[in-house]
Amino acid sequence: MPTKARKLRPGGETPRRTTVHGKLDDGGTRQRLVDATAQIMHDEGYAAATSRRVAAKAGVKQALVYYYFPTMDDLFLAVLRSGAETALEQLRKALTEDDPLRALWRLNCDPRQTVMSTELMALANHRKAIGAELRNFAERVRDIETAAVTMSLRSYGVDLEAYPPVVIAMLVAQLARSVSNESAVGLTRGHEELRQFVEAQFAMLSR
Amino acid sequence: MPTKARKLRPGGETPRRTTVHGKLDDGGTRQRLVDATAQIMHDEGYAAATSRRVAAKAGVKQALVYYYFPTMDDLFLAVLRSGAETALEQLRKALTEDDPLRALWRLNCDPRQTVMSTELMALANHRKAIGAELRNFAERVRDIETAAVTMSLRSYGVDLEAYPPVVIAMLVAQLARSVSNESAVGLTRGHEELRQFVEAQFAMLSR
DNA sequence: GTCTATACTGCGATAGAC
DNA sequence: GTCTATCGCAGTATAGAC
Repeated sequence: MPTKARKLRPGGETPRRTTVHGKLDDGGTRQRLVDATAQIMHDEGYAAATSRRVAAKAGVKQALVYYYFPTMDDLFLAVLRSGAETALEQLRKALTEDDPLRALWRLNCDPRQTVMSTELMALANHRKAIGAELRNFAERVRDIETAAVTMSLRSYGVDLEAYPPVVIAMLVAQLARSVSNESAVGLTRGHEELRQFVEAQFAMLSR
Repeated sequence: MPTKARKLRPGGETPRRTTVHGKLDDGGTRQRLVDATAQIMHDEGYAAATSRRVAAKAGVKQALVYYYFPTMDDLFLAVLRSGAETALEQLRKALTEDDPLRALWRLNCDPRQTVMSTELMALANHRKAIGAELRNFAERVRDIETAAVTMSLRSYGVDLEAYPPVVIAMLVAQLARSVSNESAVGLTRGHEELRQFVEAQFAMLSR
C-alpha cells in the first residue's frame, strides 16, 4: 500500500501582519507577493508557486495577484529581478573585502541561493523571457566578479595572461556552487578534498 | 499545440517489434512512457510532464500511465533511473579512451544532458525520493570518474597528493557542466577563455 | 494491457462590486 | 487596492468494462 496522493497543504503559517495604522502593510503588497513567491519556489519548486498559494502566503486573495502581475510569468520575472538586485548588492559589498577570492567562494556556497538558482535555471530553460533576464543578470555578476578578481590577482603578482581573471572568477564561483548544489541532495563525496585544494591554491597566492 | 502525431523515435535503442496483433511495440509501453516523460521534461520542464501530456506523447490513454506507475513521482523516478543507466554506460565507455580527462570534459558539455540534469536537480531539491536516487547515481558517477582520473594522472606522473584525483574529476566535470548550463540560456562570457585554459592544463600534463 | 468514464481538486484568468 | 464570484480547463487518480 504505497502512499499516494501526497498533496501538500499550505504550511498554515500566517503572514506577520504588523498592523501599523490598523492596516496590514509590511513593505507593500507587491513586494510581499514577490517574497511569498520566492519562498514557495525555494521550499517546493516553481511549480508549487501558484497564484492561490502565493496569495495565501502573502495574506491576500488570489485575484489580487493579477492586479499586480498580468500573468504568473510576470511574477516569476519580478522574483528574479528582486533577487538579482539583492544578490548584486551583496556581491559588490563582499568583493570589497580584503580577500575577494575567498569572498567569492563563500558567497557561492550559500545553499539558499544555490537552491533558488537551480529553480530559476530550470525555469529559464523553458521560458524565454526568464532566460533572457537570467542571462543579463549573470553577465553583470561575471563582470563584477572579474573586475574584483583582476585586482586581487594583480596584487598577488599573478601573470594575468596565464591566469585570465574571468577564468579564475568562473572557476571559483562555479565550483562553489557545484559543491553547494550537491550538498543540497546530500552528496558530499570529494567535497572536503576540493575545499582543501581550493584553500591551498588561495594560500599559495599569498605566499 | 502539438499535433497528435505519434512519436516513433525514442532515444533508447530498444528493439522495435510488431506483435501478432500488428501493433507497433517499440520497447514496450512502459519504456515509451518513460521516454515521453523525459522528452517533455527536457523540452518544457518537469511541471509540463503531466499524465495527460505523457500519455498523448506515448500514444496511449491517460489512465494507462497509472497502470504502470502508481503516482507521477514513480514515473519521474523511472525517468531518472533510466537516464542514469544510459549515462553510466556512456561514461564507462568514454573513460576507457586514451584521454579520460578530455573525455570527461566533452561528456559533461552535452547540452541535452545538462538541461535534463538541471530539471532533475530542481526536482530532487523538493522530492525526497528523487533526491536520494540522484545522490546515489551521482556517487557512482564520481567513483567511476575518480578511478579513471587516477589512472590518467598517474600515467602523467602527477603527484596525487597535491592533485587528488577526486578533486580533478570534480573540477573538470563540474566546470564543463557550468559552461553548458550557461550556454543553455545564451550566456557565453568567459567560456572561450575557460576552454582554452582547461585545454592548456591538459596539454601541460602530456608535456 | 488497454480502454471509457468519471470524481474531485486546483489552476490561470476575468468581471465587476466596493 | 482589494474583494467576491465565476468560467473553463487541466491536474491526479480510480472504477470497471473489454
